Amino acid sequence: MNEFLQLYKRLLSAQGQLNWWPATEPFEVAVGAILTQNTSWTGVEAAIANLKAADLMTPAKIADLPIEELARYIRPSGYFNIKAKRLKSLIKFIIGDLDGDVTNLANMPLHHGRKALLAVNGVGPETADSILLYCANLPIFVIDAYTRRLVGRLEIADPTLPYDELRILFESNLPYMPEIFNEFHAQIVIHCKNSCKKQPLCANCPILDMCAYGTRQGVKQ
DNA sequence: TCCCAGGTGTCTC
DNA sequence: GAGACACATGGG
Repeated sequence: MNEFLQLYKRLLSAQGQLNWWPATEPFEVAVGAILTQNTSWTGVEAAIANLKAADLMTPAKIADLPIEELARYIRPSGYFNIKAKRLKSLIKFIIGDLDGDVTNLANMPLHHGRKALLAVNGVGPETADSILLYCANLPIFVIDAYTRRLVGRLEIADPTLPYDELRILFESNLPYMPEIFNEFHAQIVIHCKNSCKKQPLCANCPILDMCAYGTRQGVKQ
């Protein structure tokens, strides 16, 4: 078994099946993908709650909202002015190219949908891949700061690799299934939030023996 | 009070 | 093409 698959199985065993993205509807996932850029999820939750409380969580309603007003709703997520512009760009794409339904990405070839998403202002590779995987259930692995941090700790890959090189490394070492990519990314995020911040690692870390840092630097009791 | 967090676009060289 | 920088709030 390769180290990627081993890591996945160990995290899954330790944390259980997560069936995760911290949002319910596909459109909400897409909004969250923009709002979470370089921001912790707690602020994003507050911003999404503001939009839902105002009954604005639809493409058409946000499209009709003045950008200054949208920025006020999403203020807790940080970078609210730039993210308001990016949300508007994404929603213009969803309405214009996807008939208002982000899940229609699943009806086009993956490379075509990804290219179209990357052409949207404010959508980079991580945001595009989050939308493709979590909204459209397409087989693409999401590389984020947590993923880079973890592969660096475990020394199973160079965390400074370009985005697509690291993504392809994960995809080629796992069963090519969106369900696996989805669950593995979720496992990484939850693990890093809960224990991966600790340096040195805590003694009850479920992947301690895989971690070169832990074996070299000692373990925090 | 300071540091950090699930990126991306723009500008400069 | 690579690196520096701006964008901003909230929690620890």
